[in-house]
Amino acid sequence: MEPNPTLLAPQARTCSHLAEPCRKGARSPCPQELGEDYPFRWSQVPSTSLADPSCLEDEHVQAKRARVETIVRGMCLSPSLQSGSAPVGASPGCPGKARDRRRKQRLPTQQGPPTAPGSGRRRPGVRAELHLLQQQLERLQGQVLQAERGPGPRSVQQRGGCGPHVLPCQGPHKDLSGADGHGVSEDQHSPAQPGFLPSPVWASLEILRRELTRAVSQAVDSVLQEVLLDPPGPPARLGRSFQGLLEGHSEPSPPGVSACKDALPLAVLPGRVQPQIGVPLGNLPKTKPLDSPRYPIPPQMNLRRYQSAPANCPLTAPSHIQENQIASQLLGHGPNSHWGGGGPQDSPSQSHPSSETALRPWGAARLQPSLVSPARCPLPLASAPLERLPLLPSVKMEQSGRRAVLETLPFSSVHIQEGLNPGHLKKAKLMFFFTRYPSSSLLKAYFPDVQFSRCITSQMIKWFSNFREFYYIQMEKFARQAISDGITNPKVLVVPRDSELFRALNMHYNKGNDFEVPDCFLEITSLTLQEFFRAVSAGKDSDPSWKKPIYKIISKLDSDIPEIFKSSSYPQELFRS
DNA sequence: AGTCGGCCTG
DNA sequence: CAGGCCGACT
Repeated sequence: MEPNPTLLAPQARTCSHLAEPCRKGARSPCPQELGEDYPFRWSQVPSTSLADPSCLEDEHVQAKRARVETIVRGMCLSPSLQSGSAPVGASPGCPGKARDRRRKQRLPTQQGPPTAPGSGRRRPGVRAELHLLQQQLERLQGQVLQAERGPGPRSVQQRGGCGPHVLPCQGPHKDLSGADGHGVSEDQHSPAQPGFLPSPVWASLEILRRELTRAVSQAVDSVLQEVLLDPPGPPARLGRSFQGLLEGHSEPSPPGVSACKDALPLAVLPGRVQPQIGVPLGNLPKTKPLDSPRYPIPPQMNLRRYQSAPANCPLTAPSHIQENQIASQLLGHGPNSHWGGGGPQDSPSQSHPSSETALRPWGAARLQPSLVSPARCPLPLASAPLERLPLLPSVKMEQSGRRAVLETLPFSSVHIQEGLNPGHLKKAKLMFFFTRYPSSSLLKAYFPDVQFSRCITSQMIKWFSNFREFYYIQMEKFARQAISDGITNPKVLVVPRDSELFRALNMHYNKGNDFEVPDCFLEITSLTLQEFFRAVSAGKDSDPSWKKPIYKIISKLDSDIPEIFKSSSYPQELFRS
């Protein structure tokens, strides 16, 4: 009855760490193993039982049976669709579709052990329960039949008098059209039966029907809970199962499904009560696209948040919570989100760069304090970069600890890669916004899906070396340009988002603009630019190693990297666009 | 000796 | 972006 938190946790964790499977699973709407294993051939129900000529003599009974069967079928196919008119459940004509869904749902098991023991082992139990369920259903149906046949002829007659020419068509047609919900709605709307049945009989019938529905519902729910909550099953499967159920109505669905979904008894399945908690990453963009407004940037989005976060929220916290934060941030909905998919036009300040800033790439001549307001500048540009130094050791030292915790977590679904892929490169580039000089331990902590070797580590270190190279080249270039433009005060050298320098950097590290460059990076950039400006202005560039002091300063200004980057399921697929 | 950062080159 | 080279550091 009460929501089972342990159900949601592995689901969320698995989904976010299994971005790829979840993404695939997100397209696989509904796990139909129940439907497949159910002894009833639902696809045959309408044609065999309802179209049987011998049944035409008793349309009323047939209609009732059809309703009962419809209820059960709806529940078996998908608890979330039990009252819906979705074509999913009523797709006798589209068995391939259901098969496709099943296939898609099983796809992610490739990530786990190929044997998929959970599924194979659980199936007999499910089948047995479903068999019992069927027997129970048949028993109850028999009781319904008996109860109705007591006053049978009369009711049939009366009913026939009301218009028998309608019903023969209605039954099969109803099922063929996939109107699964009609049975329920008829129950709810109390059709004309009471009019031609003796009230005691009708009352008992009603009770019987309600009991039948309730019993079937409970049985189905217990079976489903057993399936979905089975502990030995890999969490990934569990998550996907739920995802599949949830996907049942997030897929392109006919009108009315959502309404029926809302009518569901929420207590039927614990996990369904809070589907939003476990919404997989791959699925979220559908409902929460990246191009949601991301400006104005929350002023609290700065370095401090990330510096305090690890201490207060270590990885020992429920992973699903973290993953939800990750998902939220990745999708541009976190308070400190850096993700945006809209492109420069999202930013008013970026869309129409002034001619002045276009001419002066550092954009500093505009002297707009608002762009570098103290509230968004935890790092005083000129004087106090070293203020943050005391924070750095703790940040660095925590990496190993986090790494250890990370490794102990049941990330069985994390696919460890031997080599580095373009997604890793992209991630590294984005990480450059926060850290210019990452240690190898930090890299290991933030690439948990990478099997680090000496070669891989040096390759990644080399990446950042190349990033720095480009970065410093740009700094020197624009610093010299500022000097040649006659600028004398380095303090005016700030790098707003509509500057050429920013665009150059953004183009290099954030091609596609699917990440919102953090303010801290702009602050570091401004500082670096000023340092280069000072050095060149002072003629220090005659010294062959004149950049080294600058490097030393910049190397101490690494920021804490947001936790989102630690997700092993770092959603590379979000960048594939 | 091993590692790392920077520079140069392709 | 990677490879080669060099210097600094441990």
